[in-house]
Amino acid sequence: MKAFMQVAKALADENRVRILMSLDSGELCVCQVIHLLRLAPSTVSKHISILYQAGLVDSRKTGRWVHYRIADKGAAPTVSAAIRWVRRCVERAPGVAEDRRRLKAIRAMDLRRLCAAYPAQALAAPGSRR
Amino acid sequence: MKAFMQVAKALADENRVRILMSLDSGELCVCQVIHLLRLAPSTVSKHISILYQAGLVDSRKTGRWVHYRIADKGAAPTVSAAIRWVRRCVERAPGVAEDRRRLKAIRAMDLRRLCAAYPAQALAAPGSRR
DNA sequence: GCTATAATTCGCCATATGTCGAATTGTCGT
DNA sequence: ACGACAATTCGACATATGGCGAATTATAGC
Repeated sequence: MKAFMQVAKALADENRVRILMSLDSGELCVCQVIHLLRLAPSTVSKHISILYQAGLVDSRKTGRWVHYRIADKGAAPTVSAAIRWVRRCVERAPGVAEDRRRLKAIRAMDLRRLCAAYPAQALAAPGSRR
Repeated sequence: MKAFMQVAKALADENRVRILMSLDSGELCVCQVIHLLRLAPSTVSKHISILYQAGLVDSRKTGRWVHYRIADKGAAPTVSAAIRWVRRCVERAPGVAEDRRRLKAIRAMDLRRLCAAYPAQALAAPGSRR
């Protein structure tokens, strides 16, 4: 029950769901997620940490970069069932499609240039909200 | 996405999950839930309202009593998938089993006597917390 | 080693959430 | 019609949560 509640609470924030769905198309570096969500690095790190604590994502560290991926295989049944549920529910949502589109561009960019653009707001489109 | 987040947030509270699982064994009157959770009537009403807004429960009014049941059949895919997920994850949790046990006794009681015992604390076991 | 830098942790703030008691609403029995 | 009563709504409060910037940690490259 405790583990389930941890997963449920992790999914109860839209930005965390966006992160999870973004990882569905392959692993991402933290700085890529930062540019996707256009939030402060500390905020994104916190969100990912919550997903990680819940067991929803795994991590892989290479040098200064930390790559996160969805905890699809080998995860607890609670977790993999949750991921399937989220995926089926939101994969067709307009916001998720938009993220997927922007993610394509972000993946194409060089990691070094991406990270150098902190804080994230600097890269936000001129007319973007927030 | 909005609907999904509403469901996810509704599931992000342990008391609401307990309510949902309790309804899994059949519909319940609000006063029965109050005695199960040992929370104030207004609090329980709020929780149920959140579950209702998310589409996770349906209601049936008979006189002064309002009975709630799990929104199993005819619910949106997001909702029924969520219910299946919750059910599979927590049906074996000790706390849920305990609730099921106590629920048996509560169901056996007369509704009139049950409701007369407000506030709920009056019926709380002597050594109970809160 | 020293500097640069990706990520995390920490401290703070604003808002959201869970809880309660009091007041309100709607229905039943007299 | 009127009082009793189940449920809900309202108002207030304490805590939890999401957000940021500053400080910290860990690694790469000189």
